[in-house]
Amino acid sequence: MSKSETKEKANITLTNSLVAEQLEETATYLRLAGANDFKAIAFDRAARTIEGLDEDINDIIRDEKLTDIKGIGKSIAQDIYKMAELGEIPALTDLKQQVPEGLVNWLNISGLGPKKIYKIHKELGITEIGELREKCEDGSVAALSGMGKKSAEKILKSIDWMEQFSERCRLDEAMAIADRMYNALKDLDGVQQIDVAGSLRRRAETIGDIDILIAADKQAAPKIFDTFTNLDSVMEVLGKGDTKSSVRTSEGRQVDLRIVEPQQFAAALMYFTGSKEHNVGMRQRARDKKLTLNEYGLFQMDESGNTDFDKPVKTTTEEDIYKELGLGFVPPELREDRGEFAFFEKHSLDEAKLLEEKDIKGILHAHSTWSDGKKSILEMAEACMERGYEYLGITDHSKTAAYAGGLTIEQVKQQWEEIEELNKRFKEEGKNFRIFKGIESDMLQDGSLDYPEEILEGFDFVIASLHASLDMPPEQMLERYTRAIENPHTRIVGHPTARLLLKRDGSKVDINRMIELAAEHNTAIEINASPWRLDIDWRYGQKAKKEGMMTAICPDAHDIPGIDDVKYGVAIARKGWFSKDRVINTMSADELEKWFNKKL
DNA sequence: GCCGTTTTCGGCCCGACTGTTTTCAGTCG
Repeated sequence: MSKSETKEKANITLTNSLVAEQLEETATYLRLAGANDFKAIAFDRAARTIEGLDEDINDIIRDEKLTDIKGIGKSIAQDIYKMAELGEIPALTDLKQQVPEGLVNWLNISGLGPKKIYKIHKELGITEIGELREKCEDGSVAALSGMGKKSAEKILKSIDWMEQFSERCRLDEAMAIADRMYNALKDLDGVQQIDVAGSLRRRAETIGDIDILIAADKQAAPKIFDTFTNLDSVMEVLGKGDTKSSVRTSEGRQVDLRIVEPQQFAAALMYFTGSKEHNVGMRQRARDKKLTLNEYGLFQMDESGNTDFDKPVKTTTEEDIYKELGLGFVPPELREDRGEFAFFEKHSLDEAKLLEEKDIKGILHAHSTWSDGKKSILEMAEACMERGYEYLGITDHSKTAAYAGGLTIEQVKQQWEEIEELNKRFKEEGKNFRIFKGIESDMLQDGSLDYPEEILEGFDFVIASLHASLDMPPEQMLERYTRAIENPHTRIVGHPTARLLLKRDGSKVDINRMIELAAEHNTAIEINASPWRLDIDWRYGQKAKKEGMMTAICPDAHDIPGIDDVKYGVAIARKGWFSKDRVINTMSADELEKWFNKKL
């Protein structure tokens, strides 16, 4: 029996992310089971590779080409073939028998890693966080060898924090905290350079810890650390050393400050920006070139493989380090080990033509008081003009979205009149500004749009968005999307999964297929720039690039400050490798009008 | 578990900090 027949028989739909999820889960359970850590790392690496592929895993399975992929050997390939048959990796099924599920949650407790978790579980026979709390309180944990009173206290404190705050926060929340810290530190005596690093510099959609890096002479460091740990918003000092201090802010976020010597700043900034996977790749490249890279610099290795840490290769900027390792400058957003090494070996940053904020010529996807927005169309238009934009695509909610004041047919017609009058007025006043008549139409259950044909025709463009019936089975959801994308009036697909970060998972639908459909019909899938959404996810960027899919950076603004969310959308677009020419609101108003009329 | 124009075995990125330890393991990033 061939592999594809087996698959049909089992009738299991695999996706790349589903396979990646199980591989990652396997890695986690392996660690908890006390397996060789390198084995767990191999599973992690395989997971990341599969998730980042722009080929469909089902095609690779059918062609039996899994082992052609770097990082997938015989064993993991077998695991994936078995998964296609059975729905789960057998090794994972076995591990779950061996390791209680409750222990996985313990990994979120800071200070507890797999080794200690396994030890506590084994010796005290507990699996739930509630039990762990009890055993910390009654002294059982402190009595274990290798543990002590402080360990138990640390665990208790961490459980408390966990219950009070979520582990991660949105990009906008993290930026606000980082800006505040940055401003409090930047002018202190001895601070020569300062930068925010970590996942925030990489513009991840959610942030765990905030990292700040300072270049200063050794003797200046203690005073800077003192100021840092005594800031008003600091609730708790988690640690304080010669080079690093950590605090918890009133928002419940951990902020790490590191101080390095000025000549180490470039290497340290790169190191603390990560990602971990990118750093591993960089270190590997360094080793291949008989160099050692760490957070203090780039060093030459001698014949026997020893490194003289007193003699760094001179590098004053991150660019220098990339250059020494044969790479063009990799912007922080792209440092995720998702193809940046292959690209920047051959190309410069200019050649990537990544989207920049200044490229955005107009605002698409904004609401007004006609539906659930806070400002009139004119007020929104004026705010856009002040910011130098050339157009505004007003997209209030459609009639089915009654909860959000969706427009009746009569109201749509009235709104059109208002927009036409405003456009006329702008022209008379000599303003180079235009309002597009748009609508954020609900994508109904069957994928049809929310108005009859003669009304849809009257809009300059239609955004089709998912607002209700979010939990349809994936196959049905794909049909719904297919119909919406094939509709000649749909020019933009709004927030494709309707996720709310850290609050609600998005709908389950085959995004890869959706991207193919959108590209085929010259329809854009937006990057919803609201920091609550940032949807479509940047991880689909390589697939979108391969298919030539267009996007729009859409702030989904309900008020004037919301317009400025464009900056988050641009960051995510860069992270997803979107070049300027694949973003429709980099076009002029006239060009965009032509594009709106060019449905395929 | 993966990988190899030095290798099919022996590596696998590296250092700070913490707590529990008489020299180090575990965690974290």
